[in-house]
Amino acid sequence: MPPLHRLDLPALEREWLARWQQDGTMERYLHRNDHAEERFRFIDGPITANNQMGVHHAWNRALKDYYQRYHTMRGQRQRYQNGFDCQGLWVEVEVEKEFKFKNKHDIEEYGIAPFVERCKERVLRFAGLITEQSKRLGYWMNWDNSYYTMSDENNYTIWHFLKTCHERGLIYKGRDAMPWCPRCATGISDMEINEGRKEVQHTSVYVRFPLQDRAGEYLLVWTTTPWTLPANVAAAVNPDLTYAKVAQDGEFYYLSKDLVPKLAKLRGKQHGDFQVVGELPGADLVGWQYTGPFDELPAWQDPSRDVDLKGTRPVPLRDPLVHRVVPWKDVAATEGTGIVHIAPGCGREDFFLGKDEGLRVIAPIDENGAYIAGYDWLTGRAVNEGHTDDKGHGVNTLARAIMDNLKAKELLYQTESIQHVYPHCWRCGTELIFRNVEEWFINMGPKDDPNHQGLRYEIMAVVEQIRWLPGFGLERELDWLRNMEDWMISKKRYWGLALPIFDCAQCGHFEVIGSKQELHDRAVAGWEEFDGHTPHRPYVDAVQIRCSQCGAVVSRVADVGNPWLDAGIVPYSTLNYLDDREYWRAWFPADFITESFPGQFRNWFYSMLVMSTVLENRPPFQTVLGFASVLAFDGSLMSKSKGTALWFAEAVEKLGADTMRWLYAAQPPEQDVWFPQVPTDDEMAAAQAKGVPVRLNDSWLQIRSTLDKLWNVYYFFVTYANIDGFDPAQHTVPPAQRADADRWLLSELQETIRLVTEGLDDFDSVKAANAISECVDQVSNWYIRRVRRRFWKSAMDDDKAAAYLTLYEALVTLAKLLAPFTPFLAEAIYTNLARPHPPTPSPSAMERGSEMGSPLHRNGEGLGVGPLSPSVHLTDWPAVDPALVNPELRAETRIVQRVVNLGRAAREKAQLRVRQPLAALHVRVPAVADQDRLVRLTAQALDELNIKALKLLPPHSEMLTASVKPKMAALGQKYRTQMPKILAALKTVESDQALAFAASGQLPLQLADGATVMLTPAEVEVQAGAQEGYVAAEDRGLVVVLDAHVTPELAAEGLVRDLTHLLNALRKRADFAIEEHITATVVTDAALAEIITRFAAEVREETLATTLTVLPSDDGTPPELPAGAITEEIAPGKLGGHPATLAIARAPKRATPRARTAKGDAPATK
RNA sequence: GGGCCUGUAGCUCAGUUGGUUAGAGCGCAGUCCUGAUAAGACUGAGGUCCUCUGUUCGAGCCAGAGCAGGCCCA
Repeated sequence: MPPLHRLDLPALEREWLARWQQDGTMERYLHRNDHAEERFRFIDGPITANNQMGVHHAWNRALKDYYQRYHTMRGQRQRYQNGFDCQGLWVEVEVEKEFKFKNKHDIEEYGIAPFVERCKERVLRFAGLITEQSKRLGYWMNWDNSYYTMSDENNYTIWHFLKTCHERGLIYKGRDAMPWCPRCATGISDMEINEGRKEVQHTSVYVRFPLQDRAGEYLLVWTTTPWTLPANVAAAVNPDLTYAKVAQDGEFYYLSKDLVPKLAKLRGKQHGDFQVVGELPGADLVGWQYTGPFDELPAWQDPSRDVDLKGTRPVPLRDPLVHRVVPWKDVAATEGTGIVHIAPGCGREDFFLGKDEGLRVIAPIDENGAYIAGYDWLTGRAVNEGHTDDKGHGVNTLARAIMDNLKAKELLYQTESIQHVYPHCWRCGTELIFRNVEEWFINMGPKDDPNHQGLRYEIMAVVEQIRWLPGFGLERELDWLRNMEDWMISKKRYWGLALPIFDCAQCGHFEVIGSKQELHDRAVAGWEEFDGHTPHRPYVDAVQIRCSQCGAVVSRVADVGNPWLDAGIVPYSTLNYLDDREYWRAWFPADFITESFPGQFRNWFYSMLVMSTVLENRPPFQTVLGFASVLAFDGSLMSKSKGTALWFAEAVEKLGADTMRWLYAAQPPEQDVWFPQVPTDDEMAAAQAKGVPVRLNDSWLQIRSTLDKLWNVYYFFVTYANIDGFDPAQHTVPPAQRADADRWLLSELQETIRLVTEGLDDFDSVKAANAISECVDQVSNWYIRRVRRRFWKSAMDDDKAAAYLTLYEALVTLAKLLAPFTPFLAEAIYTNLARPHPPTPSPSAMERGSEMGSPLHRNGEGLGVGPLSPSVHLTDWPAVDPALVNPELRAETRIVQRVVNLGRAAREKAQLRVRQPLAALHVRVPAVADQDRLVRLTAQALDELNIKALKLLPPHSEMLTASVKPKMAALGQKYRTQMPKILAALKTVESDQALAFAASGQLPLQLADGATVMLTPAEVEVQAGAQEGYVAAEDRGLVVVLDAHVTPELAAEGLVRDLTHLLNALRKRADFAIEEHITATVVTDAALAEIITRFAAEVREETLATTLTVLPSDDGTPPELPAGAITEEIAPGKLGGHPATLAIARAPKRATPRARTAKGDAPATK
């Protein structure tokens, strides 16, 4: 049975995407506030236009959309500009994959110009796809005005920034040790490294370094990368560890004391017994000198071949030809020998240590991983030289050669095979090495500067002016800024910002060009070749300028820029900083940005902060909302390479965009979100074959429950409004004349508006979403339960109209509050209820059940819902109407709800189903105010519980016991150490003593030690409980006691209600329309037949039966039933042990649609 | 190795300035309610509040030590 009433979001969304397209709603939305005074300044962090969207992108974009939509409804002017990040290695890598390029050589063979073109094409292709997918998400932006970081203005604004940096002397050429793939001849970024780690087996070596001036004594050193030994310049020890001097074979070794036991295994056959002959702190070793393992190589003998460290923080080299022991606190006592071989040209940590210690930097390897000149027999050999042996094991012949060489020199102590996780190139699988390469940097200034001078501290001052959400973001960014190294802005690649740096090879002077015009003015060659092209390689490379110092002709450095320059400049470039300063001033800084936290502290947030500090010394944004990561349904990381990533396109058609948007709205942004499992393709196909929306799993149902409940409420409203032909414009009932329940709901609605508004003002979508959920829950589970009978009655009097109007106003308001979060659902509900001239829904939509069967036609102004609009997204944000706020009614309803809950609990204990009417409910209410409240709304509680009378219990009722309950905070404050005795004594207080205390306000208490204390109501409270033997339930002093006695008359009424329920259930199963009339027949025993006959009028009314025939049949064999009737045999257990068979059939149509009596709510008394 | 954070029910998490017998949602079991409901209500089972030591009349909360995990940095 395809239920029209089941919410099918994907279908509904497709319908609305088409409609919005047709009537240009988004365009109107984008321009509705064009002339508004107030602005909401949002800057979009550019999405990488390199792939289709994943579900994690939907979180990002949904958050952006919530707040922009909200501020639009608040009437604020916005730019709605989306951004695409276009330049960088990630694009190159994908293009390389497409063309099956293996390395840079392949690219250069193909040609840089066409390669760059392919990169641009790829970016545009995916920008287009992302645009379409974003629209599918319901993300409303000015899609024709997206910015691209590869644009001229973006690149030239970065030039301006770099020139400004240079004018402050911040740009320098330096060196960095970076992971390097010798096969691809390229550096590997940290992020890429994480993708390529795997466990491998290597041969590690233990080498002995002969100490100078200590004949026969050696440092024992361990390394897993023998190829770095020719670049050794130092050995590091931990000054805080204890080292041992070990005697063996007439010689002495130094190593960490903790690692001495390892020698037993390591000595092998080559070495004899050993013994520890002395201990000394690591600090004592520092400064010792030793003979290096490859001192004979020309490279070691000639320091002029060393890496030029010009530009780095200068630390004078000490004794360039000497190897020495240096202190390093990071040396661990758990691995190797506790003495670490240091080669600053071959490792990152080594490099930093070398900088601090003023060590030589010997970089022995070229970009293909082979030794450069000066390494004698090693020159030209690659560090990964080797082959695979018969058993399939990799054999590194270079490592073997080095070991043989060391052995010959009697420096090799031992080798050891180790299994460890080692970085590999994620593209080609080659083991990575560390290379020292020349790069360009922005100087961030010293760390730990006591005077807080330098760019680093300027940025930190800017950061503190920003509101970080969640709060830990501020500390995290500051932490990064305190510890960051200088910013490396260059990369030796092709597709990216052309760094406008001209480095004179002749005199060493370099210049930074700040604009296209300046480049034009300075150009001495190559302008014609460049003119007409974007500032990208290779064309911009052709332009040459004259060195202002020596007059030589200089080319641009070949490097491209770090891609975070591209994104970081956006608050300037996209706001026309260079061309239209007025415009920039109007839109800068951003009020709000939001991006995923992981990474952005040192990426986008960081680059914006650096650039804005240098250019204007101002925060580029005032509030930043960070959010965490999207994990798979089981909490594991979603990974593209493992195939566990979930594409947006697939998820959105299975779940609906609004489902995802609601998930993210209610998700605390600082916590990772577990994205539940989406239906499989098979499930989708099966559902489609049956013509029903696919069944989502429980996790999704839970997430979606608010939307489903709202939809059901909406469906309820529309169903009856259509039966009644209800038109909200035709009725006016002032709130004061409406029933309590109506006025209560209107008050709840105001509270909801207040909370949602506060939440969105505060960038707290969770608070907003929770307030909406709470309200929907109250409408669905309280309001409608309370008032449904008013919709059932036949006459359209003021009472019925008031219920309609109240529910109508609630739905329209909720639709507006939901509009920023679930734009599709909100639009569907709003337009059907409130749009002045709704278009007819397309037949396909009606078939799929995405749309209500008959839209409500409305004309004129809405009542209590503001001016009507063709789209909820063009309406104004609802405002709280103080006249409708009613805290007293709220409190009244709350106490009723508490009593109802207790009444249900008591019924559960007594096994008395709710359909069984009971005579009385006795209630003890602790607070007098609450008692009055309950009395006023007694009818609601009784109706809900199906009980005929509510009786208030006096404190001394025989149904109650009184007990005393200590107020710990007050008592403890006063009596301290006497507390255990007092608590013990309080437990012995009897009910009548408690009642006496309640009357007198004084509780004398005899303690175990004979002392007496006098306790007061401030220290002890009296609480009522139920006397044993009564069916009762209690909660914080509120007690309800059921009169559980079921008289024959009550039992009969209960049976009648059961029968009514069964008949109605049968109607529903038989698919009878709600307003359809039936003829009913009941076959049952004589006893039940008598009862039904007695209550026949009521049964007929409740089941819309024009006739009710009761046929007694004691033997259970039914007499002849009406032909064509739908019959059902009822298990006796369901009707108090009476056997029965029911039969219903459609009755001829009558004029009145529905004729039930309204019970429950009394009319308004005020 | 440094910094930050987290250990509470099967799962995900709340838990106010220290206050009796530690809660919610989901899941599980049972009962009920329902002609809007893929909804809802009630009851129940389920706990060494990571461990130890201390402070206190009283510790999930405070202090110290340890264990385990996460994130960031190196």
